[in-house]
Amino acid sequence: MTPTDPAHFTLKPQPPYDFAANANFVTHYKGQEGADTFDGEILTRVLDLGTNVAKVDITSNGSTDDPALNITLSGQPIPAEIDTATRLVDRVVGARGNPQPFYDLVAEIPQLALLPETFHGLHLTQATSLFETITWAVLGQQISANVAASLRRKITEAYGRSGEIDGHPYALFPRPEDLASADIDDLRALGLSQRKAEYTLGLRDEFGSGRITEARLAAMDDEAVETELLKLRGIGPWTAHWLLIRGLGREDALPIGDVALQKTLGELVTGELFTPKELVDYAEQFRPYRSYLTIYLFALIRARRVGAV
DNA sequence: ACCCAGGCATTGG
DNA sequence: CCAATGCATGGG
Repeated sequence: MTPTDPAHFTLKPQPPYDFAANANFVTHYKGQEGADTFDGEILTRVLDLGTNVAKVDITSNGSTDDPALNITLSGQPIPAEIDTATRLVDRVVGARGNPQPFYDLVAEIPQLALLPETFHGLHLTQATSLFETITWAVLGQQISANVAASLRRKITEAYGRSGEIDGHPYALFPRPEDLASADIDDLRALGLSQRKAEYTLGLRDEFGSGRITEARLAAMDDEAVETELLKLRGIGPWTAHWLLIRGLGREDALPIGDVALQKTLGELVTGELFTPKELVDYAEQFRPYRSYLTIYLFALIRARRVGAV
């Protein structure tokens, strides 16, 4: 291997954009979640570039109204992979999109004013892999976020690739092929239920065989994507909508049936837990930007969980 | 010892 | 067609 030769570049997100708001969201206000770590200044993450992996360090070099990000890539990316890295970083930090139309809708609703105030400049940050996002969502169904994180950590340790770049240890969530040898009992031994083990292996086969690809889903409208995903065992409305937001960056999805959203939005608006129907009905006024409502509520939930708000 | 968590498929009326 | 039920584990 040649000595590490970092590549540097700049990224200009769409304003209004606040780097810390986005970095805190992806790390759940804990400084670390999954592959991402954020120390308050540098967001660090290891990316799967296809042939190689590379570490990326991201810092802010701008303001909310004129945002700029400094990107430093290290590891052994070949030139052709720099483009891939750029595209992935763009997704991870939520460079595209614009929350302003959502702010304009919220401006009419005093009970929700704290959302744009507290998280001003938060965008729709995307995961780098659809398989990871959908598997993570299945693991997280019904159970608390902490339990889901624990399951995710175990499956990463057991099956993901790991290593070190510039002294920085990393562990990547497994790709479908990394799970090739896994069977139901292996996954149950990690703490998954029988059902979740079955769903996970089913998704491994669907994504691993190429029957489902990001390119195919990306070409469909929201409704077609949902229809396609609902055919998969283990995928219901909640998971399909979460994948629309986190996996595909769509702006108008709402994870129906999410008890945390029902509780948090209900408490803000009426002081009481919303039913699933009340959540859906109330969210109507935010079309076609319901993903922002979802994300800003999750930001509040995550920040409150660690006492940051 | 409970009960609930950022759901879902299956079953029984 | 709607309501009820089991699921795994970690934190209240």
